Amino acid sequence: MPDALAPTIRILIADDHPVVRDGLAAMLGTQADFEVVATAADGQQAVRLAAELRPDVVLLDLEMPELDGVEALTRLRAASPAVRALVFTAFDTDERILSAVRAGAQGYLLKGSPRDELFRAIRVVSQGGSLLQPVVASRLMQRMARSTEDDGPAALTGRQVEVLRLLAQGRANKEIAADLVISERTVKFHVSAILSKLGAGNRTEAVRLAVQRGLVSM
Amino acid sequence: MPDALAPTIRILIADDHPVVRDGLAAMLGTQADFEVVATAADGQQAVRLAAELRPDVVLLDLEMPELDGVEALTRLRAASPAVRALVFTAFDTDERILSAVRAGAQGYLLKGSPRDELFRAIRVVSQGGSLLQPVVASRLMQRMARSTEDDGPAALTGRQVEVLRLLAQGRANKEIAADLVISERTVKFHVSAILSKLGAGNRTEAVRLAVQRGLVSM
DNA sequence: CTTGATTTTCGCCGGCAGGCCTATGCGACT
DNA sequence: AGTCGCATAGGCCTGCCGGCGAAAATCAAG
Repeated sequence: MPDALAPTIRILIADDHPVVRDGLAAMLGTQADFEVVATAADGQQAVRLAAELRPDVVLLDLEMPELDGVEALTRLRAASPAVRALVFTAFDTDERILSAVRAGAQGYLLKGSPRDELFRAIRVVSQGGSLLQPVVASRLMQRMARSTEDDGPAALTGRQVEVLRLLAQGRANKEIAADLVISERTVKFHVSAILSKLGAGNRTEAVRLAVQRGLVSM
Repeated sequence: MPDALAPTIRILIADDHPVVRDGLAAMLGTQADFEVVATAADGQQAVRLAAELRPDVVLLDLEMPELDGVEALTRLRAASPAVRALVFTAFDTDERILSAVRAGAQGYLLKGSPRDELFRAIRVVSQGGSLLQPVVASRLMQRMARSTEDDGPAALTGRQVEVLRLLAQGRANKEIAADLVISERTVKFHVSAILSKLGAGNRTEAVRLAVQRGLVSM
């Protein structure tokens, strides 16, 4: 590849696994037009290094210590708008993909993607394009299709999310009421609303759906 | 290192992520006494290649398609007893560690371990030693301490695990009864046993605990 | 200030969940 | 043969869950 057209793509790698960092560095090193300028082990490092080195593309894992991937992505793009982000993660829940794209990711690749796909994605993204894996794209489509406008079906209110979290802990209505300092009857109301919005038949199913959709974690 | 004492350690890598495979290969390639003889993308390949190539050490991820890591490990050690297995995974739930060790793993390392630790582990394991990460070891200790003899507190029977899986789906007793073709009353019996063994106060908490301990997944 | 959405609360009530006691086949181990 | 663990199942009973209808308080927007 001629230098004039492709003056090497400068890449920053952010992943908390040393193996993945080194693996990506080694893998990307085989491509003449790629140059790994730095690696970060957590979100804070990633944001700092991106602002400092101004890479063309940031390869970003979503699961990172210190600073969550989505949060890191938000700050990174705020501080360095020119930098293009390619999320590279093992997770494929709807909500995670959606939040990553909302936070300004140009691409979303799953770990486990073949070499070539990764290389292609980096080149596409560096040139200003955006790329989602077929699997990822279809999930996103489903999501979009389900929402007429913007919020979607699972637009839980703040209070409902609070209740949902305690629900996921396996707490009883009475306990939740005590925790939130509200009446048990109110808790029941919120639980009903949650069941309805998530399309669940009971609290346990609601927790399952919520976890699957990335609304809460365990 | 003298050849007589260390005639290169022959290594087989099994991981479904291309990045991790290449990363490990590249990383291990920097060490003079290591030789990566092959890489496998799933459990079946791993078992086959191990039997064929007789490596000294198998680096094994637990999350793999086609054949689960633990299952692969069991078959691998049955077919090739001389091969020593080093589990290298992102998961750190008690049950997974325990089942891996039970299946015959000589070592258990978490992805995210620094280079040197991985190198050291491979050398130790290849020489017949066994090695657990401090984090992993302490978890295992807790587990052992909790069990007077061998089975532990959460020794669920086969039927109970079946019920637990459906429980985790959010199914009602009546539905579970229909699924398993038994009476609702019997389902209640199993659920009670599960609650008691897991130390849960209700089914939702049981699911949470089960997921946390790696007994079931979502 | 009025309108409308959200959050909070109440009572009533049918149904499911889960504890307790008991009992019967079945296979494994002694 | 006896024993032990497991799966199955019944009845009884308390309490929690979740749906239905109604309404007051809060707050952002018109």
